[in-house]
Amino acid sequence: MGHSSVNTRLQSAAVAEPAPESRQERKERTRQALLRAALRLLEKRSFDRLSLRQVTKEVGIVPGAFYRHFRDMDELGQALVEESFGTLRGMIRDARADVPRWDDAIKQSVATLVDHVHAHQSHFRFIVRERTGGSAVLRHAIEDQLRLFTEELAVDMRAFPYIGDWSDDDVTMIASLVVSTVVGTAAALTDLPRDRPEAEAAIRRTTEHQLRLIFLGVPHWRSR
Amino acid sequence: MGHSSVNTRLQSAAVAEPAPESRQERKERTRQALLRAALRLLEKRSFDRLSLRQVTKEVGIVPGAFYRHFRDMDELGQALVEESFGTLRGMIRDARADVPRWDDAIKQSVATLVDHVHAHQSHFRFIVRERTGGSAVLRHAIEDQLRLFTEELAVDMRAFPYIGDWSDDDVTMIASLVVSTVVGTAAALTDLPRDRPEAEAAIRRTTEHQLRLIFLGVPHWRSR
DNA sequence: TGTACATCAGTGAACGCGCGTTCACTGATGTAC
DNA sequence: TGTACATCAGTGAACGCGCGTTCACTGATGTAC
Repeated sequence: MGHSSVNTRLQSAAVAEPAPESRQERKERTRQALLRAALRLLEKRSFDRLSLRQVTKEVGIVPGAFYRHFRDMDELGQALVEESFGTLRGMIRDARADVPRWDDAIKQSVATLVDHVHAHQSHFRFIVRERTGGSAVLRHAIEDQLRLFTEELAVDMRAFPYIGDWSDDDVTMIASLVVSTVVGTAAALTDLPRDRPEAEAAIRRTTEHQLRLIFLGVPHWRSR
Repeated sequence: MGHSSVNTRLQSAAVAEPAPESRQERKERTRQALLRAALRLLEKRSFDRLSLRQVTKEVGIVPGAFYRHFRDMDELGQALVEESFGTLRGMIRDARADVPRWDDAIKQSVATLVDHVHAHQSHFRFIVRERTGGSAVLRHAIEDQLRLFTEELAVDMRAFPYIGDWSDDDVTMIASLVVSTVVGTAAALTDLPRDRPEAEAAIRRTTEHQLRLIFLGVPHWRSR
């Protein structure tokens, strides 16, 4: 008995004309289920220890069916990298949407960061862990995305006081300093025991101060 | 035929009175061989993918013999954490040994860092990778050591101009900013393709600039 | 609208493999007398 | 110094298990006429 026959039975039993899903839509739904299952299991183990069989079992399909959706686990991992950086870019869009005053900009950006890490724990944890993880494919995919991300931040930072006149190298330098600080914060937040608000507040404050210290140096930077 | 009988034969064949190793010394030598083998294999895979059988095979003993030395792989991993942080502390000792002038202190510290990462690639890579790796035991062992290390650096930094007057929290804040910057540098260096001197020089320069920018802010920091 | 055929997501069984762990053993080293 | 016994690092075989991958299959969905 196939999965689809189950679905059909459920559909005919439903009252409210339950959407006549096409084969394509159904396939996409299983693909999404595989990605969700993987992300869920990654809360407990690293990608290295995550097996194809665990993922298919979590979804409720047979191991061989995996190959209808991905060539191997690395391909699934790459899909998760893309998805996770989509989330990260969403965060940047949110952060850009509301930047009112200058001194509070740091506080506000850090708040946005903390909120997003909370709302998308699994994506951030995945990036932080697999950035230095065992799969070279994922490591390099993440490193590439992080480099792109740093460059985008560099472009944004050109608009900041003083920095507009800096050399490209110097702007990239400060952008990557900010990125590595923020990645460190995300790492600390995602490894936090379930709900320790006071530890979280401490991390938030430290990050704010670190960014503030970095930007205090900006007016005094002399590019050589 | 046991390993020790092989050793004995080799010894009696040797000319120069080849050291009458005690049973205890021999055991210690095997333990060290296991650690060396693990570190060597960790250049190619993560600790998560490193199996007890691979390590014993690399050493040339039978899998079961592993248990004469470690309870499980995590215990071997913890020994590697201690060893790796021993290396790190050696680096700090070296760095402290020669700090002549102030402006060059950054350049010189970064040079010491780069040299040590080169000389002890496998230790640094191990720390960087397993800091966010799949084994919670190792992750927390490394996080603890890194926290200790940050506090030691904070004590050192009290001697720096201005910082002497800062609050404990603020000194820890800047120390951890320096540590996370330096960890980022170590990560970049250990993941570098074999011998790319120009990429390495770029990383070195960026790190120097980042630290310089951080310290530029120091005189203007107002603890609140 | 009805029929015959093609497509293909998911099934279920099988495979060989490397894994961690156990256990009775061997034989060199160490110790007591 | 010589002998009898204890220790214990390493052996070798066995175990059950989860793994990735393969393959012929089923039956619902899609398409051509």
